[in-house]
Amino acid sequence: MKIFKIGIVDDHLLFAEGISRLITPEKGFCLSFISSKANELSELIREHSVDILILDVNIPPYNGLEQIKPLKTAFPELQIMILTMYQPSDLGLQINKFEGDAYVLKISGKHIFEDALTHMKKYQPYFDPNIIENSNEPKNHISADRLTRREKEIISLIIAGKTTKEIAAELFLSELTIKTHRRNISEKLGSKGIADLITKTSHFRKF
Amino acid sequence: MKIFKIGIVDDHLLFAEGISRLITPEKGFCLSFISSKANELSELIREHSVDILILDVNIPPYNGLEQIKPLKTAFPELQIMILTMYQPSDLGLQINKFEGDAYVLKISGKHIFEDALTHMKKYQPYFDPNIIENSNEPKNHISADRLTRREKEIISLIIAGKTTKEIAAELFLSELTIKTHRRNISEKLGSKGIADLITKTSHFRKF
DNA sequence: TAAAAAATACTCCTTTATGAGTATTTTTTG
DNA sequence: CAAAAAATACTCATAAAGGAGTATTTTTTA
Repeated sequence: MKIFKIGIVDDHLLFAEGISRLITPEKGFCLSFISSKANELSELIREHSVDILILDVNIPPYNGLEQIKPLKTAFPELQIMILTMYQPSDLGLQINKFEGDAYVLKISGKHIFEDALTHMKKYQPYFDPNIIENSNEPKNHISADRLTRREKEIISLIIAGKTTKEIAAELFLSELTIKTHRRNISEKLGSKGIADLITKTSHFRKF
Repeated sequence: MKIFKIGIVDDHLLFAEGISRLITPEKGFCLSFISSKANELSELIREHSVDILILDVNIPPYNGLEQIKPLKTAFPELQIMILTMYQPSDLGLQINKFEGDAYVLKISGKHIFEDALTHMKKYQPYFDPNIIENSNEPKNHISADRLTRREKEIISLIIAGKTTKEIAAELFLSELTIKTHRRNISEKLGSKGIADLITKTSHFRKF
């Protein structure tokens, strides 16, 4: 029986070390590495010839979701589990556009985590039953899809407590441009006000 | 040798289940219970005659730090470890005013977690070496101390995305009163703007 | 119970954010 | 390379938040 080698990347090291204890050799899994940083991730995967990568989404300096595609390209055999405290909708993610292989919430119990691994062993995708698919009806002409690079950059500055004026100065843009970006961001996320926007996007911190 | 019974309370069930595997009988600990809710916590502690309680700080519907004192009163022998992703300063906590027995960060590794437990077994307080004590100089005439009940209530509403007007309506108060509270909150936390306020207080969500 | 802290409410004024509409240029991608 | 998406920038207008000062009542607590 093939043993699936697992790598865990999570900035909460204690969490990573904790769930690593849920990985049991009896079921055909083994732990290859734990990392609390997303730097040099490709090297780690190559070195350990990892089969399954468990990835948090808010690991500085990158956003986990954005790493799925390049990692999949570099390692076509690699399966990726997103393990996060955020609902997909919080991340502006429609699960039908999810590029990973499993999506698990940290509020879920170990049975769900184990289910996810079992599915991955069979190369089947897995979605946490606790995921709330809020029927975010795409009401706008603007695609309710993922945010653009620039938009995410601006979100991170808003979250950092910067005002429109400060952001404009920092990016050498007109305040009016930033206003437009803010409006587009709010429309895409369906947020009303800074507070709402932040709770929906706090994972973009520390870009 | 006395076996220390440990209870874990964390809304991230998977985290709780993970670290529970780091609790080793060989070192004189055993797991009594895991709960992802803070309701009826006293009952759980009594039933399981818990010696050490591991508590996250953002467990709905209460804030963990506020539960320390009443729990200590009800169970004088109980030792409490705060295990959180937040720096004490993020919580408006000066560690010299900390009422628990250990404070551990989730970014730390299992060795620190185990160190903390070892200290607790000897009834010694323990503080995570990764805690950053930022010399938050209390610059205001308003005590830079912890926030009042009302202030926290209002923060949770601000974070929920409610406007001053909505908060006033909900609490049957004048908008002007809410404005004053907002100002006092910002002064105490030294925050400039909603965004900054939220990043400093996001743990008050879901009161 | 007297002093301190908290909660309440007001004024006046400034800055910032939101909402809707439009339009041009640049970049990405099929 | 042409179409689509993204990034840029503008107007006009309203709503909300921030900043400083003051003051009364209620509740805690030393």
